[in-house]
Amino acid sequence: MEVIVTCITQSSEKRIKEAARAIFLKKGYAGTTARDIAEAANMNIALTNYYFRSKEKLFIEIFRDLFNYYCQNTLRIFEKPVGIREKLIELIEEDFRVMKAEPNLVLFLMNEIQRDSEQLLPELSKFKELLHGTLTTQIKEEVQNGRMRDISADHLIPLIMGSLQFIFVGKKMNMKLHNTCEEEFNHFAECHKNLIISMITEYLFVPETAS
Amino acid sequence: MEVIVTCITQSSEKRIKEAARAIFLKKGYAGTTARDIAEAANMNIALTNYYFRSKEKLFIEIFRDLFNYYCQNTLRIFEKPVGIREKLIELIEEDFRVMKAEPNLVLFLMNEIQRDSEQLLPELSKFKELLHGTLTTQIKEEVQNGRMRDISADHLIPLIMGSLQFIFVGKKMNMKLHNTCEEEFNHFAECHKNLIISMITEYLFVPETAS
DNA sequence: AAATGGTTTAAACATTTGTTTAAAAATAAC
DNA sequence: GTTATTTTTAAACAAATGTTTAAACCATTT
Repeated sequence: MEVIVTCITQSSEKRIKEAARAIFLKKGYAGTTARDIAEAANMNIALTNYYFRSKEKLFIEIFRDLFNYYCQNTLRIFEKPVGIREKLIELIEEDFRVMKAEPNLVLFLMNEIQRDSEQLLPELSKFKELLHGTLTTQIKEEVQNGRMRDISADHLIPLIMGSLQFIFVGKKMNMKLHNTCEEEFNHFAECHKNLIISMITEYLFVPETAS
Repeated sequence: MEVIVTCITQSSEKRIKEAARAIFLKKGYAGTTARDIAEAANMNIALTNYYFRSKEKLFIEIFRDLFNYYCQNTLRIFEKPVGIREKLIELIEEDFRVMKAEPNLVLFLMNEIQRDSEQLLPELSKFKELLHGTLTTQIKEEVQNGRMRDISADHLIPLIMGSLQFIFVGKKMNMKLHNTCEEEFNHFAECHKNLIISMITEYLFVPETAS
């Protein structure tokens, strides 16, 4: 009996959460009203507070979900047992897939972190130590053995992520500027991704073969 | 970017506008209340509407100022009569100066454009034609004459701007992650800027001398 | 059929929001 | 010095905000 009840409740709860996620991603915390969420979920205004107690608690839950999803997805590739060149390319390709599926994600995350980092990023120590895991060691090794240009992970990671993600941070701007539709933008972004792969690898592995 | 100076002797209109600019840059349009602005400017709540008619009109005025300042500053360098290599470096250096003085600028602009691009970017045609001016021609020439790797201005510009600006878009995130203070962040950003200059020039001008 | 307990609803709640008003104060013009 | 004009003020306004209430609803159990 508990199972059935839980299923029914999760249905409404989940609908609200998913509607809220879509709107928060688009409009941010301050730009979203409780009635926006209720309307998008096609539910009564009181249900948000019934299930999540407050708009803020719902937001924090959604933010954490998105932030953890993105971090874990990235760290998973950091830890993969593959060569550095292959890993960096995979990092870019995976990041591109995520950005394509959720173009507002990075702008949303950066904006909310800037607004209230104390509340939203209370504990990064676990993430920090994972960051200094396999990939960082791998880079140090490659640099030491002269197979890669001298660079630290602290600079390489934002260099890679930044150049790719920025295209999506400025998506609206880019589309307005070049008068492009969604499809044309995706083509542009794909070209840009390939350019970044080319630039990063050729810069980092300059003495290597151009295979 | 002019440093915000709250001078007692300044006119009320200007004091309100400067206070509003600082708060809008920090909290965005939706996150800023009329009372926030009045309090920061140390003025009566009614004066914002007395001088600017509405919060929205004040915001649009400030947004346009910031957007035009940034664009014109960038385009000024686009048009400079110097070699391509020198010009790209100067572009990065100048962008870095602006970002350092106003770290929230790009996150603010991108966010508000994403929120309401129709209202905020009604007319980009003038900017568009300027964009296809000296720099674009210059790049085409260099590419054609084999002095530069094959790349279009449409990709090169966001590649350069993006990788640099992203550091500031993610400033809070970066500072939280590495437990750094303002000063340490500025040092990190400066290193990153130099890395970008190195990467961009070495990638673009690979067959040339490293002078 | 009555009772139980979780779910949903319409309505209301107190605040906060952007904005306006009308009078006071300060400044300028005569 | 008196009158006009502009600037500033405290107070109020309606609308929007997040949240709560209390009753209705509905499936399940007794």
